[in-house]
Amino acid sequence: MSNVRVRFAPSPTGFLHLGSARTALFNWLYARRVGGTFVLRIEDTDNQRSKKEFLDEILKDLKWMGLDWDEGPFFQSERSSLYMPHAEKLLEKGLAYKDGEAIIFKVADDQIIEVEDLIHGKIIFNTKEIKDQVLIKSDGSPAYNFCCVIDDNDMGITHIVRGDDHLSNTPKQILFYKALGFNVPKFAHMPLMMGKDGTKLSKRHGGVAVFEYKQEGFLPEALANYLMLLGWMPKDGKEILALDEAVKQFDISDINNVQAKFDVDKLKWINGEYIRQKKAEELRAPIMQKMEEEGYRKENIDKEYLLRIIELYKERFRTFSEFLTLTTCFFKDDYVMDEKAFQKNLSKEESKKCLAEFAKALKEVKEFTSKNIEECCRELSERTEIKAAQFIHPTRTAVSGMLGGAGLFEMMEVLGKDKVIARMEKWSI
RNA sequence: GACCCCAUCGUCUAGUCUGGCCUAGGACAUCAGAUUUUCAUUCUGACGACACGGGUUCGAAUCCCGUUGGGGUCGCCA
Repeated sequence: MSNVRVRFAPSPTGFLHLGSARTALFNWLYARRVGGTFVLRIEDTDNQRSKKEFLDEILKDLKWMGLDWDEGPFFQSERSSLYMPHAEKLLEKGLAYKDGEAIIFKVADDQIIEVEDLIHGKIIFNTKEIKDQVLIKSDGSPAYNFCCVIDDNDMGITHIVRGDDHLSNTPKQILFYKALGFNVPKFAHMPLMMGKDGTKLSKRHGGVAVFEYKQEGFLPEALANYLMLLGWMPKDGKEILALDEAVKQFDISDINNVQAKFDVDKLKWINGEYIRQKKAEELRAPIMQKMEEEGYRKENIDKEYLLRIIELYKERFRTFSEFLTLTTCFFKDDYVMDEKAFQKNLSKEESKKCLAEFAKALKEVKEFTSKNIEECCRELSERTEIKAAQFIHPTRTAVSGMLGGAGLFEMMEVLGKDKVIARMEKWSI
C-alpha cells in the first residue's frame, strides 16, 4: 500500500458527464496502479441544484463502469460547520477581512506562484492577476475554492487529478494551502474532452451523460476502455484492454497534454470488439433489458430463441441498439420493408415467381433445419437451372425486409417454417 | 480583452523530455480488391499529418522566439 490518496468530487447537479467519468477513471487508475486510496466526495453545497436522483445515478454509473471507491462518499453538506473556524483563523492572522457578512481573503500583489503540474510541467502565475477571494459567502456558506482546499486537506489528498478547467483555480487554492499552513498536494490537470467538432462537449453533440450510453446499449468495459484511450495510450499500443490490464501500465505523467475529441465511431468499434469476445449467454441479460426498455414484453421472448438470434448476429452488431434494428423481423411481423431491398429483390415478376416456387418446395421439407433448407434450395436451383442466388435474395428480403443479415438458411431455421412460408407467400403475389 | 493551456493523417495517437535509427509508425473512419448466397467478419491495398515564419545546429516533428489557430478561466456556481 502506498500513501497516495486521490479523490473524485462530483456535484450532484446533473447526470455523470462523460468528461467527469474520464476524470474519475484516471484518478481510479492511478490509485489502483500505486495501491493508493480512491476517495469519493460529493460537492453538494448548492442546495438549489443538488438532487438526490442525480447523486444516485452518479454512484450507479461509476459502479457500472467498474470504478469502485475506497472511502466515502463524503458529503460536503454534512461538513458545513468545519469551514468557518478556518476562515476565522485567517481573519485573526490578518490574512482576510470582512465585507459585510462575507469573509474575503486578501491576495498580495505581484507574487509568483509556481505550479509543478504532473501533466503540463511548470506553470507560472502572478498574483497580480488574481483578485481578493471570497472564503465565506454572505449567507455563511463557504466558497468553492475554500472548502475544496479544506476538504482535500482533511481527507489527506496527496494528488489532485482534475480537468484543465480548474487550472486557474490552482494558484488561488495554493494561496489558501499556504495561508492555512497545509501541505500543498501534487496537481495534475488533464486537458478537456471536446465534442467531435472541437467545441465543448455539450448536449447538442448527442450523448454527454454516461447513462445515455448505457441506454443506447454500450458495454461498460467498452466505454471505460474508450475513455482511457482519450489522452492515454498503453505502451504496447494494444488498444483493447480491460481496466485491470490498464492499471498495470498506467502513469499520470503519461497522460497527454492535448485536448481530445470524442469520437463515437471508435467507441462503437471497441464496443463491437467486446461484444464478439462475449459468449451469447453473457449478452442475453443486457439485451433482454434493452428490449424491455424498447417496449418488448419479457414473457413474450423465449430465452432459447433469443439466444439463437444473438449467436447468429454476434459478429454483426456493435451496440444493443443496433442488435434490435437488425433483428426486428424475429420479433415482429410488421418489420420495416427497406425500400432499396424491395426494389432490388421483390419488385420484379421473376423474383416473385422464384419466391413462390421456393415456398412451395419448402413445404415439403419435413425437418426445417438450415441444412435441409439449403439442400432444398440447391435442388430447386439444379432442377430449374436458375441460380441459387435468384431464390436466396428475394427470400431474404421477404423474410426480413432487409438486404443483409445473418446466414439466410440459419435465419429461416430460427424463424420457423410457418412464419417463413407465410412471409414468402405474402411477397410472392 | 487579460491571464493560462495546447498545436503530428478527418479522429485517437507513437515519436518530442534525452535532436540523427522518421523517405513520420499504429488504430478508428473512408475508399478499392479478395473471400462470402447477402450483410458483417477476415485478409490485402489505397488515401491521409509534423499549423506557419524565423532562429540554434553538421543535422529539428523533436530545442528557442514570434505569428496564426483552438481551448480554458476571469461568480458571494461548482
